[in-house]
Amino acid sequence: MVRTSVKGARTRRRIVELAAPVFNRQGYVGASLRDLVEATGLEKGGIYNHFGSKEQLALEAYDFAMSRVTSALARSQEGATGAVDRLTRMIRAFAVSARRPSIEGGCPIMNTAIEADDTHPELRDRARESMTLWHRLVGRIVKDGKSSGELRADVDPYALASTVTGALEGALMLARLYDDPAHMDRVVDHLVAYVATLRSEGT
Amino acid sequence: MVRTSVKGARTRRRIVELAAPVFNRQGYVGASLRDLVEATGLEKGGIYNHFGSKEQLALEAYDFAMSRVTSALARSQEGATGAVDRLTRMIRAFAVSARRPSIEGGCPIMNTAIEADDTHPELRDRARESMTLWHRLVGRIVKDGKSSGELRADVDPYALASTVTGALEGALMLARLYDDPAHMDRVVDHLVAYVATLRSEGT
DNA sequence: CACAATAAAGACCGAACGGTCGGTTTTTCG
DNA sequence: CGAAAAACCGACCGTTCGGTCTTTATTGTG
Repeated sequence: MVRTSVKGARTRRRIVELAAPVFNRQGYVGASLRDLVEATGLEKGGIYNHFGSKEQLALEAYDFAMSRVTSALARSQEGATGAVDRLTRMIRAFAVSARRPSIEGGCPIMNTAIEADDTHPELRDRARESMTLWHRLVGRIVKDGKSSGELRADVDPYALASTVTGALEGALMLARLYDDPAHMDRVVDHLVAYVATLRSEGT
Repeated sequence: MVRTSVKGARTRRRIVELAAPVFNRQGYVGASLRDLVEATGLEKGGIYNHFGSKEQLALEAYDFAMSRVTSALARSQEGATGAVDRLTRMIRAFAVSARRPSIEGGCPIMNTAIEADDTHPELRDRARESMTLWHRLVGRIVKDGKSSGELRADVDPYALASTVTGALEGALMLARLYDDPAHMDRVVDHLVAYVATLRSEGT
């Protein structure tokens, strides 16, 4: 594989897209090459023509899965008017994944964090980076909201980021564990109400 | 193995206790028989003398790990005075696991929920049952708190259970992902403050 | 259209997997 | 203490693992 043809590039993308839900559902060790062969419709040789190892494919599949989640989160911010509105939209956008997941198998950050934290530093770092991006989004919203005067000056962006992302991830775990999105709905109600309390007096 | 000797029973328990952290760290598929042989100091035959399969051992190891978590939660309730106090103690007790875990590798409920939700119904059911017990504890506290008048009548036990357990599990995931208990501390502050707002006026 | 380059197939590899079993050691108990 | 029972070992089993490589099919290009 020195250069790559049009068809080759297309196949490569298809492999990543079809492997991503398998990894996200079954985990890195739980997804076998057999599973990937079945999911992609290619034989082993066909897959290894495009990827040097299962790990390399897993990493690209993770990035692909995350791009789905991230773009859903980004889309939720379009047309938002202020900090509370932006946070609320973000929360609701993530909550949608309890009913219509961006990628099958739950949140790739959490799945990867839980599987890899003690066992696979490279995957864990990937998950860290994704989560950090999300925390930065919250941080930016808080910063903007404070300088516009919408949010109280004492709102701690780190505390809010940990609280919102932690609660949402935990809620998704519950919703998936019980196969019941009500758990997510309840946590969303709580978070949305809480975020509303962060407004400065009289705005 | 028709009957079982004193030594046999002791060894059996030791296997479960030594296997539990391995399963909790590496997951059910990630923990190989080799890992278990290494952790227990027994050979394969020695292990299979006590357990019919890796799965059976994994299930017992899960139960053992959960008993650690549960008893820590139960101990936190000793000497508690009211609903808010009980909830606060429960939250703080779980938070301790970010620094000094009851069992190595994080919360067995979450680890199992994430790994097994799409792949292993029996393990997933185990996790469901554990989580349900926890939700029942919250429900009981809320019920008692309402009938004593300490808590407002409109406090929804289901909403509170989902919110508290979801947020705590998510926070533990963050703390472990970043190897930084500060994430847990922030969420605990939020939850403790929130729980305090559930009190009836003038109590 | 020819021919070079890339893609895909699938037989094959050694290692590791979960699990079995016959033999040996250790424990138990009359 | 002696015999029966239980515990334990470790060689061995068939299977599957991730990965390689040669061969064949397909594709892009002068």
